[in-house]
Amino acid sequence: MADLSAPSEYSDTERTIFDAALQVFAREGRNGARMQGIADAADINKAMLHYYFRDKRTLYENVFAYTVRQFMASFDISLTEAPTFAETLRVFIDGYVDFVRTHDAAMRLMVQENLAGGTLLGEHMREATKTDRTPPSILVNTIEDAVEAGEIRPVDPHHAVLTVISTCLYFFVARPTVQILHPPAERDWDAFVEERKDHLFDLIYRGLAPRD
Amino acid sequence: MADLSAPSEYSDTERTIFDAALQVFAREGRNGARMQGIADAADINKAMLHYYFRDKRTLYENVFAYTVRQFMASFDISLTEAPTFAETLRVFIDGYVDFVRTHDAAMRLMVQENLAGGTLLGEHMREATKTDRTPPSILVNTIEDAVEAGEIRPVDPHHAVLTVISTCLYFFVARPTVQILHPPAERDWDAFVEERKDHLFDLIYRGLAPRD
DNA sequence: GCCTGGTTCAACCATTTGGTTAAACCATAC
DNA sequence: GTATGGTTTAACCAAATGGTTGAACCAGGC
Repeated sequence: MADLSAPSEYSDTERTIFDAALQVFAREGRNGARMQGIADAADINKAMLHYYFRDKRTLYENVFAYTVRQFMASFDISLTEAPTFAETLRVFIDGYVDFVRTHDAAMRLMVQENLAGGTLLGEHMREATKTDRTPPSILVNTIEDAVEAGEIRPVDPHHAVLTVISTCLYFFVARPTVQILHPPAERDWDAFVEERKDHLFDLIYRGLAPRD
Repeated sequence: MADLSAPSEYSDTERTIFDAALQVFAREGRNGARMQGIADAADINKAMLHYYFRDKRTLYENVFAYTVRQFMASFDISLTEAPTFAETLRVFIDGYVDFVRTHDAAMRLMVQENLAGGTLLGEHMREATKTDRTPPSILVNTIEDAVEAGEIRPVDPHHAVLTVISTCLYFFVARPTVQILHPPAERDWDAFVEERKDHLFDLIYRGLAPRD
């Protein structure tokens, strides 16, 4: 199992800083984030940031490396091979949406890095693949197998996986917009999230069902 | 029809600045963007930015207001009522994906504002709704009508619309990640986009088909 | 020619920001 | 008690950044 919490050898103070930094970087981006802002979020003196994580770049790289590990491992974590593809998909969607809800900031930071050009993505993803050997290709393989077994119609598994990820992830990224355009999501976000799990399973499972 | 290009009364210089600012804000975010960076992207002296757009905040608000107008109008533009729902959906997906491809930076800026908390979203979206009277609810209505006509099974139209938007939009946002994880998308992005239109129509249309 | 107006630029200024430092704090060991 | 070592803090510094300014530039009108 991948190391999913921030590195466990962290002291309390380091964890506090790490968590605050993740939150601020996810919101403001690599360059938009201010060291003072992170210090405030951690309710700690600014000099502590430099005492524990040399400088801004080092702090960001630590937080981002962790984020990539989260992202890479998220597929593996949510995927439990069940007797039928329908069950596997249902469990995956439920698990993945819950994962994103729980690791909201990390997912938003991944998006930030993508928007910023994704220069750090390559090496860190290769790194995470080596350490955890759980690339998203496991999910792709699951779809491939289901196609071969005739459980679903022939589809490009890469597009199918991308579609699942998009639909489970994007509404968290665009949460402010969703809540403005759809008041029920504003009134009770958690209920909206649960509704969405049902909707996504229904739509995607039917969408993948074999031709009649 | 909505005013989709940057305000037409702009001079050449203003347009150059505006376009450069859109690119940089979309990449770096509201606070991450640097005025010098925008000036460089526009190949223009930094003082010009202040000559034409008072200060950073004003520049951002102008660019962002335009972006919201784009986003709000995008649904209307891509939606052409066709004889059957299948055709309407096909045309919408094709049109919307093309729209996002063309207005890539504007869409990424929308995401940036969402990540940053979306404080500006509310007023600007209300503003855009007044001016253009083309909120995304038109799309919601289209789905509702198709449900009532029995062309598709009963689904929550808000979730259905969100699913369509997510799948058409997110892979542009996460393009660097997609290209790392799926080399064909790196080798020929445009071909990948075309593939994706087909995949999305197939999956979503089957997913919405009436129960047998 | 030479005004006149908008436009462009290099140099400059004030504030913010990332980062440093030296002293203070506070456990624990002796 | 006090020496020791890691931890925390306020004050400080240098560079980056947003923003200003006064002069130069360059049309078009006279």
